[in-house]
Amino acid sequence: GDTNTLDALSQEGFSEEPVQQDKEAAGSGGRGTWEAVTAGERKKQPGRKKGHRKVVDLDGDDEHGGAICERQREHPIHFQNIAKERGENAPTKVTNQVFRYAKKAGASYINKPKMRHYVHCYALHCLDEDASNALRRAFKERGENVGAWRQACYKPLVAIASRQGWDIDSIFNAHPRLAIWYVPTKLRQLCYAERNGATASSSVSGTGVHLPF
Amino acid sequence: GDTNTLDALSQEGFSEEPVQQDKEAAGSGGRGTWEAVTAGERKKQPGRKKGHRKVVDLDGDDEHGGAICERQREHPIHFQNIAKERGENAPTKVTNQVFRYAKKAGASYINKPKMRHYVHCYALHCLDEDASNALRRAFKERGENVGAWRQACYKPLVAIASRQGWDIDSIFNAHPRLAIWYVPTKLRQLCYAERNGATASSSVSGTGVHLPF
DNA sequence: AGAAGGACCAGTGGTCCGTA
DNA sequence: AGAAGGACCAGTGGTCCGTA
Repeated sequence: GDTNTLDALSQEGFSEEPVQQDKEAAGSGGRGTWEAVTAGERKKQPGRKKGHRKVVDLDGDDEHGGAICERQREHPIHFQNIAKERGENAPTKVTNQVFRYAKKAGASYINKPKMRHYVHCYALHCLDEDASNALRRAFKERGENVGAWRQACYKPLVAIASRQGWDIDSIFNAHPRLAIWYVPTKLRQLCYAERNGATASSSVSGTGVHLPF
Repeated sequence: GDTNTLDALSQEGFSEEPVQQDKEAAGSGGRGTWEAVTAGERKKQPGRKKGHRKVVDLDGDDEHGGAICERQREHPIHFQNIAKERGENAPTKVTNQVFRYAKKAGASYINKPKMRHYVHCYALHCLDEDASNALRRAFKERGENVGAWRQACYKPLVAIASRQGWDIDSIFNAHPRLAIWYVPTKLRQLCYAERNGATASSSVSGTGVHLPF
């Protein structure tokens, strides 16, 4: 059961080029979807330090279709099955329990604060892959840093929400891979502010230079 | 907003013959569904102490169709709307937040441990009203106490679950009034034990005298 | 600049158990 | 016998912030 759970987690993009023992622990040879969004196809960096695995950067190109491994799964979290078979309440989201389980099973590259930091970037990739790629490319070409790109991912998500009645929870839950993630607090707040007509462009914009006048 | 929430709560059967100030606070003149199950139509008891409001007893008859007030509501918890309008995560269940809110709004007869104690009795009423009434009548006629009846409510619920693939969560969530309640731990465990072929009749039975041999 | 993640915190679900 | 409910507890979601 362990490998399947970790497989599911890595599918969701927890890892980017895991070192070999992690790969084996995770039972996955493919690149996760998340990774594909946020990091793209990495250039070979032979001299790279082993212990320092970046999850995210802008430094890649956008062609990675063949590299994405999206194996079919019955459920987004294999954990659900384990819990259900035990007669316990089955989690529908990535909970503390899931993180703890992943860690215990040897997926040392997984941790909660790190993943939460990029959930909205992953959401954009799931909901509009083209927009996600275009945004990353644009920021890269402008020489922006990762933080600016990360910040900019909110805006198109808010636009998507506005087209779908502002129900960001339903939007997340309707997507099979996104449904397991909690809606980030900041994204929820931005949707609320924008719906209520706030001139929130400065807080949503990627660069922070678009003042509301 | 306050009155609607409490209205919804009292509809779900939190109160049985609330004293007048509670009634006003709750904004409800009707009897809740829950109450209808567990207490039936109460006999008049003029000398009854005011401060001592029983939520449950077996001492009533089963004819109460006209007395049940099941007003239509868009959502099981009005709280959901409040939260959603504020851009917050909307609770789908009766959470601590809901209990706190109810208390603050003056529904002093509501508290978490008390309600949790009888959730499964309410569930039986929602899922099979006839069976619920029959069970209560039978226990009353045999002169059983409330505890024995309460215990006996598990068995028919487990039987319902067995007919529906043992998915007690789905059974709860599919019922509009039951969906707001967490599945009680003990009910979940009993379903699990029964599904796995345990001779669990002694723990499920109402009287505790049916030993497994 | 910003990745990685230990660690803390307020508030949760769950229910025990002393009271009346 | 058993109702009512204060109060506690382990584990949650959330994220800050010291480290490298």
